Amino acid sequence: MSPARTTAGAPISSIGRAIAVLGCFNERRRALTLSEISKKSLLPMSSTHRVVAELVTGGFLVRGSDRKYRIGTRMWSIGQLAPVSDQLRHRALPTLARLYEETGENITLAVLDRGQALYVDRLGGERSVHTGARAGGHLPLHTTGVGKVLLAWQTPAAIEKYLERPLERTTPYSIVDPVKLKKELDETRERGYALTRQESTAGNGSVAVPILRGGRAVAALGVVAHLTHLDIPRLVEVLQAASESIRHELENEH
Amino acid sequence: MSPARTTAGAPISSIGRAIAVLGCFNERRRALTLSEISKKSLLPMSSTHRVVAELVTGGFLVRGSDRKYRIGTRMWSIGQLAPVSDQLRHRALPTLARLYEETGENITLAVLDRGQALYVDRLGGERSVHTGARAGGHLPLHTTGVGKVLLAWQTPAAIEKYLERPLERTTPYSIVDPVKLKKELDETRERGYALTRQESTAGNGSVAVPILRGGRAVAALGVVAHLTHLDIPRLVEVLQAASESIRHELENEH
DNA sequence: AACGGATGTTCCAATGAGCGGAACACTACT
DNA sequence: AGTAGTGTTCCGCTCATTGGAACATCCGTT
Repeated sequence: MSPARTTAGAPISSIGRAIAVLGCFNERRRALTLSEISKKSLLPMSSTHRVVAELVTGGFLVRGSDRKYRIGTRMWSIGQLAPVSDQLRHRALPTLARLYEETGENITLAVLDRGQALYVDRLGGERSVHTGARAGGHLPLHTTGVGKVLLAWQTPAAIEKYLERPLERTTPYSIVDPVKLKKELDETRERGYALTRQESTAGNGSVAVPILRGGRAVAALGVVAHLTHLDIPRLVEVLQAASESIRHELENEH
Repeated sequence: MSPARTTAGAPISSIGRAIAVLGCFNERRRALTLSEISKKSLLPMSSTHRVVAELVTGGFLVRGSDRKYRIGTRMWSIGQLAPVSDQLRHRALPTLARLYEETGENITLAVLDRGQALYVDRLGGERSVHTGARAGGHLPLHTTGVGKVLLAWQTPAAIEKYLERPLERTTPYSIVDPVKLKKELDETRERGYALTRQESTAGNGSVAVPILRGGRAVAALGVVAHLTHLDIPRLVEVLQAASESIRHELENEH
C-alpha cells in the first residue's frame, strides 16, 4: 500500500504532476473542482489534493467561494514575461488598437506554435463576430486566415509535412484536400495575403497578412468579419500598413 | 552526502522548487542562465538543472540559442485563463483601445493584488512616456493614479493598514506622509478620480478613475502622460465614460 | 430537519523520486 | 594552450511523497 505510483497514465514526477494539473484547464473548462482535476489528470484524489494545495500556496491556482479552482494571478503575471507577450504582443498592441478602431472588426495576431496558430491577442467587442479565437488559444493553420499565412511562409518541407496529416474539417467549407490547400497556399504567397470564407466559423471570412522579418513570417495579422462586411481591398490595405508598422516596432528593439 | 536537502532558504518540496525557479524571472531579468537561476533560487546547480529540465519539457520554460532560459509559451497560454486576463482584460480591451486612440497617451488598467497595483494591461506606443508599468507587473498603490483609486475605495480598516507600513518614496514628489496621503485619498473619493504629479515617474502625471461594482472598485483605469499634456478635465470625462463602458461589459457576463 | 450521494480532507507505513557533492564536459575569452 | 565560468552526469542514500482508507463536509432533495 503506497507509495508506489500506480496510477496508469499519470506522470511520475512531482513537477510533471503539477504541470499536468495546470494543463487540465482550458477555454471550455476554466473552473474545475478537485474531483474534476483528479479525473482529468488521472491522479488519485489525495495526490491531486496535495498538488493543488501547493499550487494554490504558490499563487498558480486560486480557489473561489464556489469551491472551484481557477488559474491564479501569479501564473498569469509570470506568464506575461514570455517573449510572445513581452516582445511581440506588447509592441504590436498600439497598432492592433488602431486597426480595431479603423475597421470595427475582430483583429487577431498569431504565431506558429507546435504546428498550430497560437493567438497572441484578439481585439473585438460584443458587436464583432465570434471567431473561436482567444489570446493563448490554438486553432488549425489551414482553416484560419492567420494560420494560412503562417503556413504559406513556411519552408516547402514544413508545408509538405503539415499536408501529410489528415486535415480537420472545422466547417463544411474547410479545405481538407491537400492538393487544393497547397494551391491555396501558393496563391496566398503570390498575392501577399490569405483569405478564408466560412472555413473556420460559419458566416465569417477573414483576411490576413504576414509580419515578415528576414523573409520569414514571424507572426500573422488578421481581420475576421462576417462575409457581408468583408471589404477585401480595404482590409488588405490597412492590414499591410499595420503589418509594416509592427515590423518596424519589432526591429527597433536593439 | 546527499540527498538531504541542506540548502538554506530553498524550498523542500519539488513543486515549491519549480515555483521558486519560475519566480526568479522578473521585468529586469527576463532571460537567465542556469547558474543565475541556481543563485537566485538558492538551489544547488544539479537540483536547478533537474527542475529546469522538467519545466522545459512541460513548456513552462524555453532555452534560447544564447543558452539562456525564458518563460515558455505554454505558461503564458495557460496563464491567459486566469480571470484577471480572461474576464477583465479581455472585456476591457476594446474600450482601452478606443481610449488610447482618443488620447494618444498611456492607458493603464489595474487591480488590487496583495496590497499593490497589479497592471492588467498597458497601452502605449513609443511616443508615450515611460511609466514603469507593464502587464503583469506591480507598482505601489500610493504613488500611482490607479493605485490611489484602488486604495481610496478600500474599507477604512484596509486603508489604515496600508498606512501603517513605511511608504516607499519612488520620486522626490511621492507622498509618504500617512496624514497627507489619507487626506489625498479622502479628496480622491470626493472628486471621484485620482491625480498624481511626478509621484511615480519624473515629469509625468496621471488621472485615474474606479471601475465600480457594488460600491467596490474592482479595477482602476488611468491615463499617464507628461505633465505638459495632462488635460485633467478632458481626461476625467473620457475616463469616466470608458469606466462606465467597461463596467457595463463586466455586468453583461451572466 | 433528515438523509444520502457527491465532494473534499486527513492520516500513515512504505518506498522510490529526488537529493547534492563530485567528477566530468563544454564554452568563451585571453 | 590555458583558464575561468558555465553546464551536465552520476550514484549511494534519504526523506518527500505515495494512495488507499477512514473520516469530514457540503449540497440538493424529500
